[in-house]
Amino acid sequence: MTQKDDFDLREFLPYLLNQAAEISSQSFQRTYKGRYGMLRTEWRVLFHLAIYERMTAKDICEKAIMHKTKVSRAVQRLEQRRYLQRKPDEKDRRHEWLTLTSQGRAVYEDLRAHAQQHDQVLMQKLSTEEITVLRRALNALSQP
Amino acid sequence: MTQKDDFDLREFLPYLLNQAAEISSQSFQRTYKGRYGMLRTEWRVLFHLAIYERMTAKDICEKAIMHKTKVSRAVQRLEQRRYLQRKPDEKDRRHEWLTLTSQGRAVYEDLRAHAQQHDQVLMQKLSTEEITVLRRALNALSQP
DNA sequence: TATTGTTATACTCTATAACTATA
DNA sequence: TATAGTTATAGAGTATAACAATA
Repeated sequence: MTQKDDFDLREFLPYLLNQAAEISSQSFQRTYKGRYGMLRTEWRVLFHLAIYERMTAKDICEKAIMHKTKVSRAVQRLEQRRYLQRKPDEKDRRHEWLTLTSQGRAVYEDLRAHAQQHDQVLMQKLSTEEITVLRRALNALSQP
Repeated sequence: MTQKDDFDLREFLPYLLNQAAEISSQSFQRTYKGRYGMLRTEWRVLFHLAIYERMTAKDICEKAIMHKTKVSRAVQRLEQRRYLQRKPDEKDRRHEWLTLTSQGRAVYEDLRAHAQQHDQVLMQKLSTEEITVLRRALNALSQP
């Protein structure tokens, strides 16, 4: 199994990014799925609501770069579990203001602790300088 | 929509990695899907066979960090399209040696050119130093 | 018994179009 | 006519167990 072609997959960014993303996400996925039966879209929405406190679905779409159908379904499931409440805007009833319940905030606090701990473990694989550059580069690559 | 909690999602590596991976992969996905109707697992297997010339499914599992069921199905579809050939090992008939057909190699050459061009576009968002550090960091994070 | 590879099945995640209700 | 949000549906991607064939 000797190499014939000099193209190196380990230099192709989409390949590298997907491998790193998948492997780095597994442990945190086990946490939000195992402890709360949540999906990726759901923890993302939960975290946004915890961080910004009060948002419409459209706010979340923009901040989280998520399509409105993803947000709509995530909000529905979070509401069913009593992690958030909806309140229609009085002036424009097309909008609904979303806020976490105390139960939703408790789930967030727990997941945030796990997220931070998980991040610490990941960062142990890297130097301080690598972490800084990595975050900057990933943010740059996330601009479409 | 002011920030209440000081946790910053843009510093959480699994979040950042997934966003960057998803956005960075879209253009290349359009290429392999649009031109050849291929899936992610399929171009990965195709590329491995082009680079290493002759592998068993197990070799691909190890090199590409893919589960054997993914490899099995990707190989099947690549064979249906006549992009690869199978030849059972004479000494141990549990193994099958996989090689690309000339048609498979042609598809690879085309996709590799697109991949390299796509990588160039992505790298324009980054400095030379950032690219070096990014690749190193992503490789480190890809070790489970 | 262990290994290589296949099949079945379910779940997770994403993309798109069509729709409702409000403005 | 435009915007916020929902529903339906399909496709892409992943995970796991059970299986057949060979060693």
